[in-house]
Amino acid sequence: MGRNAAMRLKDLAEHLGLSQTTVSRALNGYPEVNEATRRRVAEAANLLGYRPNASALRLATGRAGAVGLVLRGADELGPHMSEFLSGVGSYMASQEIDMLVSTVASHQEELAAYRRLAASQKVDAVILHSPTISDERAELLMDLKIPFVLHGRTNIGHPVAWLDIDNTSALERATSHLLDLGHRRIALLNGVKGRTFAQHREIGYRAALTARGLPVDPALVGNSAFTDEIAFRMAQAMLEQRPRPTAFLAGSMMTALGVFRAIRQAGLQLGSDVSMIAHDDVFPYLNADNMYPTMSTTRSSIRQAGTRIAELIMQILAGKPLAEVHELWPVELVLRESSGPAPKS
Amino acid sequence: MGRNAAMRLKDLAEHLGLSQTTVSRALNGYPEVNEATRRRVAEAANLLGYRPNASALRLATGRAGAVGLVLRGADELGPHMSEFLSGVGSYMASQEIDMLVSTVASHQEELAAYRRLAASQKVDAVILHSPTISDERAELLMDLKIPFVLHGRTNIGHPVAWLDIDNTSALERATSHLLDLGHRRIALLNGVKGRTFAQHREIGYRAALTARGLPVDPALVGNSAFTDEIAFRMAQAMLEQRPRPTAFLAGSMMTALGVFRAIRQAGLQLGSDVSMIAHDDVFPYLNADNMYPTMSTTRSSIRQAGTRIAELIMQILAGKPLAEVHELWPVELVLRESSGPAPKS
DNA sequence: AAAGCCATTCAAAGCGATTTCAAATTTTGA
DNA sequence: TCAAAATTTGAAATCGCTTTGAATGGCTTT
Repeated sequence: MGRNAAMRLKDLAEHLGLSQTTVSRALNGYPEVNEATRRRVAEAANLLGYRPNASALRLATGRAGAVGLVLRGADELGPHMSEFLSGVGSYMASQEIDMLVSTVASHQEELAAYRRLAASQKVDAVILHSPTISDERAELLMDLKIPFVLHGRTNIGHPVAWLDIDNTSALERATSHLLDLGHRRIALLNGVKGRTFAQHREIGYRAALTARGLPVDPALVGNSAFTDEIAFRMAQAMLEQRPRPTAFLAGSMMTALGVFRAIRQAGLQLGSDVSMIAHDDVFPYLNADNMYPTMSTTRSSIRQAGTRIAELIMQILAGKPLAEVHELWPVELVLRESSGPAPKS
Repeated sequence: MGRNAAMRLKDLAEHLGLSQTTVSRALNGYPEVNEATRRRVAEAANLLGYRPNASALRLATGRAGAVGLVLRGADELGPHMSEFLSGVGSYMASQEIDMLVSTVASHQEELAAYRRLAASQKVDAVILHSPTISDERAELLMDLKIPFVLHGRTNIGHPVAWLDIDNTSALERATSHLLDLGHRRIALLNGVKGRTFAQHREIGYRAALTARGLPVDPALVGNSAFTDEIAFRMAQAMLEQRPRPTAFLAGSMMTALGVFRAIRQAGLQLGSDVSMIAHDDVFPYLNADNMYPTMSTTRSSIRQAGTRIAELIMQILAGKPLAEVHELWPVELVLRESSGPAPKS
């Protein structure tokens, strides 16, 4: 009948015949409390299911015990993000840190959301995702003095903590491999223009081509979100060119599915008529090894990146200098059936 | 150099030469404050970017201003959940309610997570997902007196607020349609056993078969998580049976991709040799209309469900009786190319 | 036996908001 | 014109925790 009355520190203290001070200290591991008392307190707390009221604790300590993730609408909360989230979450749970997830519709809303987070002190830090080359959100967060770790890289005046995968090298190697196989017209289905990772990938792609004195054909480079539908359309259009591309570099597994469909629809065979290497963020429900034909990939677990970023967040909250928090992860190139020698023309 | 010192109510009050009381009232729309003062306060607050400290506000009001979502590891934080989340988020953002997302690895951990949420009063309500037929988590939440809305249905002693889609009718119609087309061996790739939605789907499937006096072949019913790999394996095994199934009911679009691969690998044509109707939760990056061949589906937007559930949460927090918060959404049957007449044998 | 030390414990002052109750001012009514 | 009522403001209590500074009591030490 009554309200939801959770047990308070005061109740627990009274129950034990101790002061709140002592009980609080006992539970928080302060040294100046008698071992016997500490055990008694811990036992009672455990038995009665006492947990400090989160708001009170936060107010008293000034720590929010949460990290923020602001996601831009439909484009960002896709399968990539959910894998990433799940990686972040698995570590945060072990640290008793909450994840505060908000969704916004536009860039402006996103900036506003960060201002709100800062002003209302809801989070101790945030994770910034898919940065642009010179990311305004990163600048804002610096101004707001709210610590953050970047998933990706950006170029702003200040040092910034980040973790990224080596997209440039991944694409350089993938492209070189296709060139080794004799391919000369290699299409790149890249991410949205303006994102750092897309730029890095293009750099790697170009580097491999120019290293052999080959030109870059802009008609073979597409930029878009990673959905199978858009990829299907782009690949379809590219396959109508003559000479047609003999290989595709797909930005994600979703993209790869679209390209695959376009190839099949054009009556071509993946792995012989046309080759493909896709970037694989390692989704548990979409396995490159189990495709038909199996898919060659540049692989890096986005979930692991999430977990590691969570760890980095804790490090910078513990005071580690931002300039020391940089990680560039290598990307594995896994060759399977979808990448074969270029067809003789 | 100093700490992150956000503006406090006290600062704002001093700045205005008013008491905290008046400023607080002005900002919260209490009637007993002079209109002129209210404007002055609102203006200053806006200008200085004042927002109440969330922890203090929560402590004072007893409201957490957040809803919780506990997700079980890899299986639950898939593409379905991220769409759903994004739907919930879009409404919650408009209400200034946070989403507290935590991930857990096991059922036990999940129960523990709810206990923690309750004891530490971090959320005003939670959203419960993918319930089992008699869901222990729902029982626990009732005990803990933490309000919740169920996405799906369950059978426990108490009335429960829920929103679900009409899985039974969806599968009955899909199955009937395939029967009308002459199919007699129809495989069902269903969700994990024990989940209510999977049971409902099986009921619909069986109803359609028995309505025509046809038996249910257990070898044609599979239960599993919705990943393309598992679906591929199951479909592959089923296609080896003689007589082989001529139609598949796929539980999700991921499942459909796996089945599709199995069909192709068996040298068969989707839409002529084998038919398929898949359940489509409407992912923006995986469109049934853009598949090749286009995919017949039972369709219901999981994102919209999320948004609506967020609204329902607000309603029950506003005091609406649980027994009045039930919604059963119809499911659209969209016929496209993947479902054709049964092949003549 | 007095003084000094430890080891423990506690009372009370924050943290930053809301809200109760009282005070000050203005307006109204007779 | 003066009391009463209405309007507007403010001081202080409260929410549940942490943490500072002081108090208690038992043991050494001289």
